Amino acid sequence: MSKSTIMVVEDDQDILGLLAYTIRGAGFDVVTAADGLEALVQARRRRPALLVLDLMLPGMDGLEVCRELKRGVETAAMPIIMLTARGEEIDRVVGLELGADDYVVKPFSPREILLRIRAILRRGAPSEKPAPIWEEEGFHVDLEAHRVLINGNPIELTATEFKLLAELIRNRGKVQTRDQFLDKVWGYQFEGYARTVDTHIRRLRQKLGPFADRVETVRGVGYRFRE
Amino acid sequence: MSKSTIMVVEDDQDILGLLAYTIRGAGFDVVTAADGLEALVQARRRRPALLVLDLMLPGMDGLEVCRELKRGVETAAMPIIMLTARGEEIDRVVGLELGADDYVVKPFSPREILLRIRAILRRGAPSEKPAPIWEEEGFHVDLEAHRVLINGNPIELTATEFKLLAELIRNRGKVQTRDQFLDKVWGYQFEGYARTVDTHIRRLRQKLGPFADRVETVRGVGYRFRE
DNA sequence: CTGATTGTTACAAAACGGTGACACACCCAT
DNA sequence: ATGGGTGTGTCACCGTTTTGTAACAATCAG
Repeated sequence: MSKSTIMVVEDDQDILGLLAYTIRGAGFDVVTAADGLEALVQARRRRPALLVLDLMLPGMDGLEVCRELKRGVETAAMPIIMLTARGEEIDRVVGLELGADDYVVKPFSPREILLRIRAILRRGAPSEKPAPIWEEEGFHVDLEAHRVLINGNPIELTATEFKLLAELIRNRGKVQTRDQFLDKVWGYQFEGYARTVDTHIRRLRQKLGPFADRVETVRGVGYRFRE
Repeated sequence: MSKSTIMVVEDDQDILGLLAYTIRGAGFDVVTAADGLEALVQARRRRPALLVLDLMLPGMDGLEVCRELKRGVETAAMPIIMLTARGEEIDRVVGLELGADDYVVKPFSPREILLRIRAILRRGAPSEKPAPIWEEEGFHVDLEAHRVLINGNPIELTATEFKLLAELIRNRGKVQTRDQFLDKVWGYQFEGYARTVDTHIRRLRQKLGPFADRVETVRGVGYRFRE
């Protein structure tokens, strides 16, 4: 399992340093930003697994950052922990309305932040959709159970193959490039050749047997799941 | 469809406010209570569609409230989501299983609570409540009685093993990651190695003897209880 | 036909999970 | 207090599976 990246946004250098040190010490990669605009740019580019976001920021404040991120498709699911000072109850609540996953009131202990980060990451991004399943005559995919049935018989997919299939089905009908697959299935920190995807596509097709043709090649572009 | 009423019982004002706001924001009516006795009175009078109940409460604690409600004919079917923090508390909820429909470990994210509320309300018929018991030829698990029988003979499980088995059975069919098990069985404050789960799975399998294969390994992901 | 793109195969390295051993903290009876 | 028994978390080791890559074959488009 590769390291998760946590992004910390805080204008107070002391607190920022403390947070970065603590979180890094717990084995995460840390990216920092000191104001809202930088936070937005970095968050979109680096795709951190989680954001620790101060409410009070120079320029664009935490709420706006939160709102902007929730608006973007790619960043909407990014969990956010808000840092608030006491007495900002209204602000805090509004922040949560905008999709923050949790909040911590200052002054906080580094340990507390870590616990929340871990708790949220463990659960993974709660999916808004109930148990996404692909179901057609003789071909059954259950993402929650992590199971694939073909003509009633379970077939064994490795973790990567399953993630790849899930990604294909989630975007059924749409072509995705190899790089997109690398990003979503392997993670954005993966440094390898794009042709790796080809190999896994092949293995997947092989195991899908009669349904191999659902995974279509779009020459010059990438792959697509046929609806 | 008229708004459902959700009742939130929690003595910490911050958390209560947060919950109330979040749930209200999702389009439910919210009633709150800060201690066990008030909770009982309000629950009987207002008949909420669902109860979010903290385990630790001043005076009468969450379990007692739960027990009382289950006793009353009018309130017995009321779904309850328990909030727990520490490992020992998880013990009590899982062990006694006094009719709570689900439980969430603190710290939780507002989004998570909402998902569970929706999930339970969607189930509608209380008959679809997850059965507290696993029963098959020669293999009998009674979560309430905290007892496991194999071919009629009781087998001795330690507290951790039982909680682990309970968690597996509660989510039978679904894969859960090691981290998720740590969260639900050990509690969020546990700071240890994820492979600890492996060891307990092994001990559990050992004791399950002929039914060891009910606990399936999903390589690269986690574990799953076979239906 | 030809260059580019994709499919196929083989293989070594890495990742993963099972297992036994062990240290430690408890608890309880001595 | 002492000592054995029990439950628990961690570690190191090992066989197996998985995975990324390279090299080669097949296919496609122009």
